[in-house]
Amino acid sequence: MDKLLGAVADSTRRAILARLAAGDARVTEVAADFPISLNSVSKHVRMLERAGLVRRTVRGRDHVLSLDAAPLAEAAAWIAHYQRFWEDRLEALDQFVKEKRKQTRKRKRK
Amino acid sequence: MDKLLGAVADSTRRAILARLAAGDARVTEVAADFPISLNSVSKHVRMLERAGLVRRTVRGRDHVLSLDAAPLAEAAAWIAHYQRFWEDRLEALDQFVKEKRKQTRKRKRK
DNA sequence: CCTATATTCACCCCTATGGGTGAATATCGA
DNA sequence: TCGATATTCACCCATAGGGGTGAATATAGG
Repeated sequence: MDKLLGAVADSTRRAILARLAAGDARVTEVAADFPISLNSVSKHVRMLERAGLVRRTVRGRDHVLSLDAAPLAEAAAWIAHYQRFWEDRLEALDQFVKEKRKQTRKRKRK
Repeated sequence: MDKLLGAVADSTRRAILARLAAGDARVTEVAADFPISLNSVSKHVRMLERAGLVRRTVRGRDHVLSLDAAPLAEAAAWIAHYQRFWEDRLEALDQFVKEKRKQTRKRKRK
């Protein structure tokens, strides 16, 4: 999972994923959209491959890249866990505030 | 967002978040659960702070840390986008297979 | 066969990270 | 006031990333 999140932590790589979400493309085509060198793009692609987010189909000279967002499900599950934790806390705060209001009303009635 | 995902990309930091999800704790208390030095934990905590995932309340000598999972909502939204893309693709594949079956049946009828 | 094109490989440089140690700082508590 | 405790600060070291360039490799296509 470290590799997955690490791959996604870089904005250039996220942009590459966005590019591939629009359709499969060769390394050169992807590189054309970025101000960095072709070699740098190649490295980023390799990291995305290691993270399982990009698949490569070699067709002669051309390496066609395609997006595979499935591995992100793991990260999504992890995040959902913490979001749930946070929602529980907000829920608890909400209960606390309601309880507080009740007590205040009681005090005023005295 | 780079900082957010980068912070979460490290397993030690994810473990620290898990520890804080169980309840607020001081730096020393968190460090007790890990084989690394107190100083290293302190650095990890600083990165989690920069990512907005951990808040610190200084009470005298003690720095009490608490989890704030709210920033993860941003990451969740990003991931959801790509998951949706992938589901769309699977949907398209499903349609393709169904269409294929229909054609096969037609051919058999000839 | 020969040249142009597509990619990677092998380096270089710089910065950030993850780990450590020891000293400085600040507060607690007697 | 003074020792003990909690944290950070200032370094050191090694590794990984992100950027670059130039050479090597492999295939397309005349």
